[in-house]
Amino acid sequence: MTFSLATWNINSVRLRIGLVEEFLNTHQPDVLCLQEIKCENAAFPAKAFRKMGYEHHAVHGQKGYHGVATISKAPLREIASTDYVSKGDTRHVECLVDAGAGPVRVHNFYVPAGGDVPDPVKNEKFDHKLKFLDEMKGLHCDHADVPSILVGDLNIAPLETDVWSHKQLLKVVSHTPIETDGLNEVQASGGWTDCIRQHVPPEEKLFTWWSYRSPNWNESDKGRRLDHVWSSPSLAAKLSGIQVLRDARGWEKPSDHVPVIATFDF
DNA sequence: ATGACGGATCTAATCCGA
Repeated sequence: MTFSLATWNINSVRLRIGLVEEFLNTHQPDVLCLQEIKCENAAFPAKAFRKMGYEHHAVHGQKGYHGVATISKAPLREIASTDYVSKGDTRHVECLVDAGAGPVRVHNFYVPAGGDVPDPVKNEKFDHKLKFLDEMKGLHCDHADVPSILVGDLNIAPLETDVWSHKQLLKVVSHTPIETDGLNEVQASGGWTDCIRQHVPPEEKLFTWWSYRSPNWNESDKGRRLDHVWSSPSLAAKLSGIQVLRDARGWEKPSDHVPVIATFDF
């Protein structure tokens, strides 16, 4: 029995529904977690997903910005969203799905980017990001005795090998010590295992995002690993594979993030 | 300096991303 789950910051689900269809038809994950859908719930292309066999949706969107959606072949239960930092942003949705060997809770996150200046006093967006991380520390991987998976665009590259140049990015938002320490605390306090780094050695450079402003993204390869798959240790023990679809960055009209697929064997 | 782009929105210029 296998269970696969993908996470992808799609940067407008309506604009890129064609790419999503191509991805789902090729890889057929059981669950897909999207971030930055950039539309209200009513504008979510639910019909297109149903047509592909993904009939169950947990959508939490807003007009123009942010927005997350978890779609699934199997039914979803206990759908809920938490308004971290109480700003009314749509940055989290959770649900329960039967993974074949019992229920699994899936948390889908879009953590604030944090703006340009890595100083919470001078930059309100950075302050917001740090507060968001603080509130995530309350999330435990075995809440209510159900094992969990936490995925999404966490907008932080924690390891030195998660960025193209550790030295040059130490003062750049997404890789500053206050952010990487904060993310590590979220992970440790919740008991989460980093599934991607369990599968790909931490010594190896690995990215999931390349800026639109880099024309030769593939050759210059100035990427960052901003997208993450975490799980309860009990689930991580069943992890059989991680795929980072780097090629997706080269598709026509791509997102600046690529999909990551985690496969579990039960 | 990486930023040389790209998305959504009250279709034109502005905000936002990271």
